[in-house]
Amino acid sequence: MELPHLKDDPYLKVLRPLVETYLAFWRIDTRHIKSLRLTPSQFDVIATLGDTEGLTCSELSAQTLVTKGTLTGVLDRLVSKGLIRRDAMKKDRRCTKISLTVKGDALFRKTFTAHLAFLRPFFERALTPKEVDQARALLLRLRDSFRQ
Amino acid sequence: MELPHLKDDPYLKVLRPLVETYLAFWRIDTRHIKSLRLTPSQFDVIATLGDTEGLTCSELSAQTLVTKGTLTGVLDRLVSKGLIRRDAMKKDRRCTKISLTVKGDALFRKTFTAHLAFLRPFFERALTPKEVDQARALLLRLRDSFRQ
DNA sequence: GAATCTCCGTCCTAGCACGGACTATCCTCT
DNA sequence: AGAGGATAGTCCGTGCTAGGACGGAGATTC
Repeated sequence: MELPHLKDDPYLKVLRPLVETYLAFWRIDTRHIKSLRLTPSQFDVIATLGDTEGLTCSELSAQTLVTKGTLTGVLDRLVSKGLIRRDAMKKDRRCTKISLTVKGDALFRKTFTAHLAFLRPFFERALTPKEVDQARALLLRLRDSFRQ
Repeated sequence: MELPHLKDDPYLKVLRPLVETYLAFWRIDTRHIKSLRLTPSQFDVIATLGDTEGLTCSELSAQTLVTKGTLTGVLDRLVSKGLIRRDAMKKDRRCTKISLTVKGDALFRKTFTAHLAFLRPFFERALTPKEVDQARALLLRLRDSFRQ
């Protein structure tokens, strides 16, 4: 997507590192999640549903990286795995309440903290806590610029 | 994928900003590319082929974010748009040389620099050149940690 | 030369991506 | 109450994704 001379541009030379870092993270993240027999999107949904009383599809879609249209299929597969359930809401019959089943909650408890513990060393090894704060601040500024 | 208490973890609190920043970038990037009637992968391939004498599928796959298996389909669509061509190589008949057609090269010239110019202000607005260097350094350290 | 190893590009499966179209429901305003 | 508009979830089309299976082709070894 980018040619060599990007490295010399005072502004764009952070573009490729951003993409590469995310991608390197993503590969590690995905590989570990796969060993749990889940896909990244499925894990995202499970983790977001954990410790809640249930969420609607819109809420789920807003809090995860899964868009509304994609969510339907992801939820279908999670239902067929017996990890979540869809219940009609009495208050608003347009909404569906998505929540973890007992089996889904058990999976959440078992895997969520384990996954974070798996990820932490990668950050710990690369950055000091102070540098984490720096990186975080810079990234958030960049993020907001893109969200404008 | 992450719950609120990640914000307090001295190491993991950079995780979500990384993901969100990449995603915010990705959306802007994709939207602009789409206005050129290309998909991100297609643009990636065109940009990588630009100013070369042609590359094999393996080389293309290594230099882009498109894996070998996915490449076949992406190239198919680019051929049918008349932007690239596949030629057999005499030296090694296992290989195929992929190169831009005249039409593809014209598109490359027109869109590549335009796209970079489109992206630059987002970085310019968010960070000073010095901060770009900082961010770049931190990201590369993180990237290498994930690549281990 | 024959067996083996490695590499190349294609094809396949299951799953996910987005945006737009669609129906049902709810809300607001007159 | 009835009209208009907003919102919820689903479905669809096109395309991308990783990973693995496959057959053709070169390289290496004996």
